Amino acid sequence: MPDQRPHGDNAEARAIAAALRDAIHSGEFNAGDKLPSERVLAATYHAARNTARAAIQELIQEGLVKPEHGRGYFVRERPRWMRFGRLRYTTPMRAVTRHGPFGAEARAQGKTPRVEVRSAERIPADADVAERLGIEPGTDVVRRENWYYADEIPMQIGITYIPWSIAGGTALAKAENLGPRSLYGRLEDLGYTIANIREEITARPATREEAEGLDLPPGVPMIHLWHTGMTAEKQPFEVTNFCMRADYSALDYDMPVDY
Amino acid sequence: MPDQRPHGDNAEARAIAAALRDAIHSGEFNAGDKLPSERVLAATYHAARNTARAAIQELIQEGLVKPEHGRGYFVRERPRWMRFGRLRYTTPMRAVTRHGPFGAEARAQGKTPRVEVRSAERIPADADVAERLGIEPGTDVVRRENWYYADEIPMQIGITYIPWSIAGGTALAKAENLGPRSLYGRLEDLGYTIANIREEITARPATREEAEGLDLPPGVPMIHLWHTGMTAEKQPFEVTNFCMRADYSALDYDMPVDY
DNA sequence: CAGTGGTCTAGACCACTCA
DNA sequence: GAGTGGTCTAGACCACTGT
Repeated sequence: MPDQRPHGDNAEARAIAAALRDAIHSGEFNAGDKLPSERVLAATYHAARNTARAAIQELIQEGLVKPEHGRGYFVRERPRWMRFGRLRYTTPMRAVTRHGPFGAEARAQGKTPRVEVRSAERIPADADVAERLGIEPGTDVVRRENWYYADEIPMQIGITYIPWSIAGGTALAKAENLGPRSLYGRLEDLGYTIANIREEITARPATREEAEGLDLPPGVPMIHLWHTGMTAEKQPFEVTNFCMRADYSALDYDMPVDY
Repeated sequence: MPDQRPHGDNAEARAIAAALRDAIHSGEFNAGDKLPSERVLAATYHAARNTARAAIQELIQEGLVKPEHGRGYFVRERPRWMRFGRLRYTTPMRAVTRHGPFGAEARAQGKTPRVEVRSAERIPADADVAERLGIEPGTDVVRRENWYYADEIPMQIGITYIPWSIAGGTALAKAENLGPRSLYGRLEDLGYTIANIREEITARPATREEAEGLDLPPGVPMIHLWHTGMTAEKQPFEVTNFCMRADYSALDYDMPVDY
């Protein structure tokens, strides 16, 4: 039999996906459990393997399920990660920090933070960074790449840029954890206290590289955030490009309208 | 011939996608142009139709291409929409407003705004709304559904909830455009001046319904935003659930860290 | 009517995992 | 080596669009 059937939008695949979604939400499958294989699903629902596969892809896009090549599909754990947009940079938050704002957030959410400094190098600023730092493109900056984990699950990547005129020769230019004082503590020592921020937010599907690094399937939505740290006089001195998986993350801002 | 070939991650589909992407970016195809059909692409690249299709799906996910059933695939226009997170609610912005914050944003970006009030009804608050408004679930609220267009392109959907105790019997409870004074003007008349806001942001793939309403393919990332409007005393009086396509939209916040 | 996207079937080979 | 996901081929019928 070649195909046919009542038809309708993706009806077969959607039905299978819905059944699986229900089974997961009802507790029939718990976090970490293995789902039936594509071939088994196809047989169960009298569908082609392609159709069963399409159904599972839907769940993957929603971040519910994670494929493991050669092993099977597994139900994901879904720790919601909350990023406190303004709060994380406030004075009291900075005071208690050990891993910086991320560490404070993690503790507030009962999770164990770990920050990995992947690299720190001196490079010329590209247009995106230069514009936000208010410097000429090509001017030297320190580029620090950090990976952030909560309970050992990769939550976000942050790439910080600081003008070399500020960070050059300091610990900020070295690829090591900055310890108790963190990035913002160090900057404060240098006379740059964060008093205003600007955050620009977009979202788009994960690239292949992000997917591999953060251990998630390609196509899952990612949140991108350009953070600019500024002094009370609104002089920018630090820019960070954050990248986090959307299905795990939420951003939370509270702020006055006029100030 | 059944299949085989060098293999590699999606190599065939990715190659076709890359070729098309280049052709679009190089100007070989311009906004509005029709791409070669799936069947033509398959023949051109000596691939199966499924594979050509997978390639195009990739471009659709990126928001580069739009399918039209029975007609073909067309290159999208990509107007970037900027949402000014805090600025849009400031006093000066409210003063010049005709279509509310959205109208001000649109004019700032050289676009023509249009707001469509889809409905206004009295309903009991669900948990999400009640929590943010600081009321008991089940308490009556006005639900206003607005659709926002810029140059006639649907940009976002906003569903506003206001306690019935505030909006009952006023123009806010009627399904009509609120005119020059807009929502926030009316609320100010009632003694509720927006002075603080909270915004919670997430992103996830578009549902089927959103996709249809906003004229986009399912699976494209969407930005979701819970906005809460509060008085100077931080009493919440209005909650709006915004939903916008991520490939068109960016959010821009600037704020003081301590206040 | 021919052409296009949307969906589905059936079956192949590859790479990976695990007993 | 059996089983699983990952990718691809080949070809079918549907619904929609245009001529």
